[in-house]
Amino acid sequence: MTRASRKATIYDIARLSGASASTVSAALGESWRERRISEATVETIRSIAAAQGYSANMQARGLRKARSGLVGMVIPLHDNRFFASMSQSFEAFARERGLVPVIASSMREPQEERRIVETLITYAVDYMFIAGATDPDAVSAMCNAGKLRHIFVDLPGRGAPSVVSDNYKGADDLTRRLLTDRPITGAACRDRIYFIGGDPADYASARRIEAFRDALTEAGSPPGPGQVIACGYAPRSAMREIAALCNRLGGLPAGVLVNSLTAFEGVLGHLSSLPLDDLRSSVIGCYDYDPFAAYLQFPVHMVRQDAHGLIREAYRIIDQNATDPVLRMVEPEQIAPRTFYDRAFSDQG
Amino acid sequence: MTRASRKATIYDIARLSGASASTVSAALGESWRERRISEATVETIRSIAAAQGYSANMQARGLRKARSGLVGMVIPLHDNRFFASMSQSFEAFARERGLVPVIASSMREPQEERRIVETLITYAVDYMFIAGATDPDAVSAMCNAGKLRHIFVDLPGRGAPSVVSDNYKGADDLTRRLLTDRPITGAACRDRIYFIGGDPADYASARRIEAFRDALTEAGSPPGPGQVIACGYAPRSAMREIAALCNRLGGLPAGVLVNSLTAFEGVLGHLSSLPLDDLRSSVIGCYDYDPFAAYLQFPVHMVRQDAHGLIREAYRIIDQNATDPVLRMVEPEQIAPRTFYDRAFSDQG
DNA sequence: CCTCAATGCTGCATCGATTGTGCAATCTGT
DNA sequence: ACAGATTGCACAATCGATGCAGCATTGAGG
Repeated sequence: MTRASRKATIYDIARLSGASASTVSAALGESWRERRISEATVETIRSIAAAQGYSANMQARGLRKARSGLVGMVIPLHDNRFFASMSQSFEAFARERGLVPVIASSMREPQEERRIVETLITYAVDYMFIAGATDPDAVSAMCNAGKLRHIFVDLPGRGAPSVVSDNYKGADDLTRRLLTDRPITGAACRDRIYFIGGDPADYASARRIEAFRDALTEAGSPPGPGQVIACGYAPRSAMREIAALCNRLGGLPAGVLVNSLTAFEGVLGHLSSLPLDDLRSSVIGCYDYDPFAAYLQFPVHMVRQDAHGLIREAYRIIDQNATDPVLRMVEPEQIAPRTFYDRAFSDQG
Repeated sequence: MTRASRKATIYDIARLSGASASTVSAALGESWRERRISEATVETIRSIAAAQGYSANMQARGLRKARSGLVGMVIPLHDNRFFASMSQSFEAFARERGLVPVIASSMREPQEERRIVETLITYAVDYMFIAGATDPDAVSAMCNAGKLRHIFVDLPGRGAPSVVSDNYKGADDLTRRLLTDRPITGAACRDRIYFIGGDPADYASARRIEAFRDALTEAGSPPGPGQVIACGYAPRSAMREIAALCNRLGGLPAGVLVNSLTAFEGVLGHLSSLPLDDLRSSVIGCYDYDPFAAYLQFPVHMVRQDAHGLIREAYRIIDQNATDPVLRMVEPEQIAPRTFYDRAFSDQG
């Protein structure tokens, strides 16, 4: 920098190199060839820019080009294995494309969701990934009003392309595995498998509940009232509900399908207070995978969603510049109890 | 929007309201009082703006005001409980202040680290949080060159304020708990406690190793060569190392202190292949907490770092506009085996 | 009636980069 | 040697918001 007070601009470089600002701009960018700037000039300008520690002002560039180089993503929360994996992949693919990822968490609150989308629109984000919206159509409407291209991930939207995990298949397979592991022996409540956790208003949960009901029905024992306990995602409420259930039934049911890792944290909080023998007579499944949850004192059947695959497909769609509301499914993976899943993508920590 | 083609600007609002662009700008912002715009005019302009769905262009505003309203944070990776918690808190505090958080992961690569800092400087980020840099001084230098105020979190930097977890105390307490749980009985290798995982070049790991050595020395059995196995954070390498160790010793050592959750994933991958009785004769500790890891088939002593506290303190320091390289310590918390930690801050999933 | 101050607003330059247009200078072909 | 093409660059407008300086208008005081 010539003056230590401010960052160097193209005008500084222009003055130092004797060229004009437009020549500097072209020389530092990609357009110098088509603007017929000689290679010698480009070299000179670039070396001066490097010496001055020049770096472009993205605000100015963005203002002029009406693009920001930012990609936004809304997720429910960071502190969750599945969404954290999505963030990691989202960022990796963004960088591959020279974009800067901006990830915001809505805490599943519709109000936050709207604020985030509005905010990102004011920053002229080039593209928006919506993973976990309580009201996809409203979000689509806002994005359209702001001329913001967007894509839904992990839940379908009517107004834009969507890439979702095959929740029905995942839950269907998981339920069947639980049934196989411990076939339903009688009609008593204790002999049944319970579904716990999640929010029926949430797309993913709804699909899983649907699959759960269908699988049980097909197995000859359609779920009774109270057999699906969608008590949200908070560990605390899951713990309360499983305790109440055990109390009601006079013990653990034949099986439990827990709908999320956070709910499972709560369920575990209760289960760990029970004698181990009780646990061994029950079969436990959890939608979503955690390497530690795979090695508890009792076996746990898990489902690993392909966060990386979801994001990969989403980027593939936007690379094709598609805007039709297509729906792309990505298969989750069943993980047998006591299985060490070696994470291929992000293996640091 | 008057024309559906573009977003409304202050000029559109000016035209529609009959006022000038500068009046519109003042009316929509905070400065209308000191610029003596009448309340009636403000009301008119605001209602028109609302009707047009106007929202400010942050690129233009940022260009003019030389501020962006963005706060950046570099973390090693998203897909990690500790850093994900930091992200969550970082975002919450940012929003409280009306700032937009931009979180980037470096994958612990110095090169990525630099790229990220440079990129965020070009976006005129107002403040930068550095959590996990391989070379803090280099980052400080870059930030200073770009006139970017910054703060170090989870590792100290010489060039700016720092807020770090008390890794020495955390590891000291953990080591003592392991020693108490299973006092060292002899001088044989099998009777020793091993430290596994992490990178000695990493500040946090170095402090923990230091505490581990000191605690053992004070207990009368200074660690021998090969008793500290800093094999990085990858599950795979930790798995390989623990297997090699067990092979070398002819069985599990008296105790293992694992230096991170990801390393613990790998260790667990091996331990789970051993007979349970072997495990029960050993004592296991892990730096960092995971609710599922707390309920494995064998007891695990854990340490929970206060990610929320770290971020809170960091924001407190920048709120005071401090730039001296002060060092603030935040205490981690010891978690006894089989303990259900009810996360107070982020309880969704 | 005239001065001075307060009120309410407008004009214009500015932030830094991009891009369409224009204009010398050099080169090519005849 | 001269029209026409090509090369290499400069000028100026532009993106949207901000804020300084200034200009009418109204009211108060002498």
